[in-house]
Amino acid sequence: MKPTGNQNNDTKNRLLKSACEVFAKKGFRIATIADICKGAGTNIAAVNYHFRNKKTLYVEAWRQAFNRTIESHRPDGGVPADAPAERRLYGRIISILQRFSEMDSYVFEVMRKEMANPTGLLTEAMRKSIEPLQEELHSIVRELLGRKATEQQVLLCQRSIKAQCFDPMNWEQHRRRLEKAGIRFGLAAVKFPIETIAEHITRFSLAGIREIRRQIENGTDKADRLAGRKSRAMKVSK
Amino acid sequence: MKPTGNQNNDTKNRLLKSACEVFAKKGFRIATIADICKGAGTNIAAVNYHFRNKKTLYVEAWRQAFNRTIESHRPDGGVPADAPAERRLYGRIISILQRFSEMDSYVFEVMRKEMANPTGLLTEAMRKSIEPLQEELHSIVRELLGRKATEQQVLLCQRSIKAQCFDPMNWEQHRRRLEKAGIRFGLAAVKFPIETIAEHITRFSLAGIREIRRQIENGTDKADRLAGRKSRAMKVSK
Amino acid sequence: MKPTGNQNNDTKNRLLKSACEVFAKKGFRIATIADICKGAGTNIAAVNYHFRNKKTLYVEAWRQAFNRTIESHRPDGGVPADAPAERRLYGRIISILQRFSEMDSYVFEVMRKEMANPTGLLTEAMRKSIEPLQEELHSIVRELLGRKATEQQVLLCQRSIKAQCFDPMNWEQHRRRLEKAGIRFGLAAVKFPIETIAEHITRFSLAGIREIRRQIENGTDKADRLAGRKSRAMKVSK
Amino acid sequence: MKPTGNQNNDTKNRLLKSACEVFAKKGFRIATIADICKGAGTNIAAVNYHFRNKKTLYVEAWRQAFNRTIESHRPDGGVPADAPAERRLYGRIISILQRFSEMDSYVFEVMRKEMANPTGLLTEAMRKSIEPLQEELHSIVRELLGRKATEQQVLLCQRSIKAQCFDPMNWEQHRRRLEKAGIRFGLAAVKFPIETIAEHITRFSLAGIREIRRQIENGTDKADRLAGRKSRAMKVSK
DNA sequence: AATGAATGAGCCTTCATTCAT
DNA sequence: GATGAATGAAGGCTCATTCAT
Repeated sequence: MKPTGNQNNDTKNRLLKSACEVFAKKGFRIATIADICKGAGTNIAAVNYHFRNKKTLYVEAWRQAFNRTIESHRPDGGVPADAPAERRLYGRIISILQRFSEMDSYVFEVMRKEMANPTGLLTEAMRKSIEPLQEELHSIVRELLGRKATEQQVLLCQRSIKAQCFDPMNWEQHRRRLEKAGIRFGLAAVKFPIETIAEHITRFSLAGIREIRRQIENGTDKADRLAGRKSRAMKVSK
Repeated sequence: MKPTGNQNNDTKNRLLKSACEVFAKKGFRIATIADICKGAGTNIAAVNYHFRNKKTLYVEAWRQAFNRTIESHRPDGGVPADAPAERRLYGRIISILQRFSEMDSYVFEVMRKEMANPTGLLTEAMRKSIEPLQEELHSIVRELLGRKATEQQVLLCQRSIKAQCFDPMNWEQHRRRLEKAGIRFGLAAVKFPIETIAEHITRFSLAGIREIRRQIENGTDKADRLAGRKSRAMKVSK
Repeated sequence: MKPTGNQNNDTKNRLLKSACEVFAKKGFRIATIADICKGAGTNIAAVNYHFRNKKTLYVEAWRQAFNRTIESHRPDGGVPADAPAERRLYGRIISILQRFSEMDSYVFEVMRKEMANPTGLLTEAMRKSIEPLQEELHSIVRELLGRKATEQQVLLCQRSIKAQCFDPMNWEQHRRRLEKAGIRFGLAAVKFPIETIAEHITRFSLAGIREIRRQIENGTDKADRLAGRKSRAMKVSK
Repeated sequence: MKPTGNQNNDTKNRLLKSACEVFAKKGFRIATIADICKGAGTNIAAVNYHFRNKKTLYVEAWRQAFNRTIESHRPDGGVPADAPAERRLYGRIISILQRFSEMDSYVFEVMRKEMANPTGLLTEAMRKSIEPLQEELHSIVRELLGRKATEQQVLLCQRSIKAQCFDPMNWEQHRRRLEKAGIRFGLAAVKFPIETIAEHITRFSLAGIREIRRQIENGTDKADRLAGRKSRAMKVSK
């Protein structure tokens, strides 16, 4: 009933929304303004009017979606800062997974596309948004590994955890596509609830970290156990 | 200058090689035939002549590159089939990492691009090539977890391992880009040798698997430990 | 901030001023309404509101600027009508040059652009404004050449004078551009004061006119002297 | 009958020709590729194929047209280098006029447009092509004025001559347009044969130059005669 | 009186494909 | 066997104008 006043933000917001969807689905280069505008029910020139050009729309859409996602889920997963490190780790993990799983969170899909086909337009924005999360995770891992752990050991463990968290992001969409195509195989075929995954990752990783810590404190270098008396390349016979 | 005789195959091979590079760098849609032909030193029409169209070239190039990669590294990482499961796991892991790290192996980069922006053209080829690897990994994990483990538990552990293996693939390129741009932060800044990574992943994952197995055999369900008597959101203190 | 009352005329005048500048700089077609409105600090729609469309704004802006210029410099250059023809010629010449050199007189720049890329919109206005100047110059030259001169001879001399007067207009802007680009060569590099130029043109042209008059009165046709007994192409030596 | 071999250069040349016409008529910005291609009977994409883009086509078309013009008329107008300076001056003048008047010489029309709405694309090319002509003219004027003349005096005379030569270029097209519109007034209405104009300019200018020389040698400064006892600005009464 | 919003038309450019040797 | 030439289709962007307050 207030066609104009609302039309204003409406069109712009519809464009942002449609842009999120299309950019998430196709990535910057392949997405077309026409697609986005069709989704928003506007003229192609509207993008130019509201955002100057495709690039700006891309950045704006991502930023807005990112902020929405950030606000909807606390990065600590609801675990208080004075909880034991084990529980805080779980909080981090489930927080990441929750964000990924949001239906309207195209943020991570765009990030994946951006990493695969970088435009450079989100580099800074992504850096700023990811860095604090990584730092917090780093300090948790450091706490769990103890003072004696080298920085390299902390980083490797951090990576292992992060890899497991990001993994669903990488495969979920692929899984859906295969499913749609009627193809099912191995891992790609199964979908677990978020909590199940989060608990698995936490448990699995905590065990890994404790193992590393044990070695550190026992002085047993990892080379002893796996590659042992063999050459580095492990081309060894039994 | 003009080898005349087998110019035929030469041109075709140069096209395949150039196609690998360009497709790996840009993905199917963004790569242009002109780019590829420039890299191969041929006329644009050559693609249509030798491969009918861009799509066929894409599939052929990937298939060829995949086969080359397959041949150069055994999927067991040199570990004999009768070695203990722990060692075979290491073999699998380092085998994957080695393949990723090959300079001329554009296979995985194309896979990443394909997963980010699916053309559907490689779906079948990728499935066929990945499935056996996954099955082998699956049986190793199954062996390590023991008979009592549910299929879900096996799959979750398998995922954890796979995620850690694929992680370098996902970040290495990103890391290089950031480095080039002079940006360094956290994980993205560090590069470890393959063996170090492989050993870490193996050790970390074996600990995780043992932990899961212990619980299975002790009958302690994971829910007990992490989310335990608390609400799902884990807002409770112990 | 908002003068409220005569905002009306204010906005309109700011638009006219900005239009002058932008049209002078870019010409009708290349100048954009957006440019003009930015310069005037108004909304794009203001042009349509106040002037109906771009074309009308163009004509109005030029007409207004032309009138301003006309008023600021008398066409006789301050030389009384009963002065000798030589002095009146000087007056005309310096009057033209003065008008060209006015910083805020975009009139001639627009005329140049209009002559280069005619829109046809100013044809009539330009004709009306230039005609009287030409007629006056014509009568001066006629007076200097004497009764015996043919109309053709008068016109040729008039052209020679006018060409020299308009020359600075044609080159001054070009000169500035080259200077900005660091290029200097020949004529384009030098800038003389207006009076110097006016005096030169007057002296130079008076000599030319006297020469023509002498021939007329001596009955020596110009063909005698230059192309003389030679072929039209003048391939002959004397 | 040789559709291909000829088609090759044919299309390219047709594009160049059409580009000359359209660019001359409208200038770079306003001319459209579509226009040019319609004139050449080709597809729009042909421009991209043969010339990469509009800019390159612009430069190529002008350069080619310029060279054609240069070749068709010697810059000395057929007057031998050892002829007296007066005759060489005539040669220069008629050479310029001839070039202007060539029907297929769009060169100067493009130059005018370029000077009115500079793209900067021809700056260097124009400089290179004009410079030698100016230098030759300069040396002729210097010779006619004698050793005692200052550089400023030479430049002013050179300008006067050049202005008269370029004048037809500036007005001829305008005249045609007016004529077409049925408007006739003053100078713009008349068209003289080239030789008549050239002879007039030569005679007129030679008289001017001689006058300047006379003053130089008599030591009578120009201020004596025109501005005389009056202020520099010549605001004087009778 | 004035303006934010919206749009249709047009332009330059890119690109995969086809054609004619 | 191989290629230079040509093209239709589509994309991003610009801009004068119109609309609805």
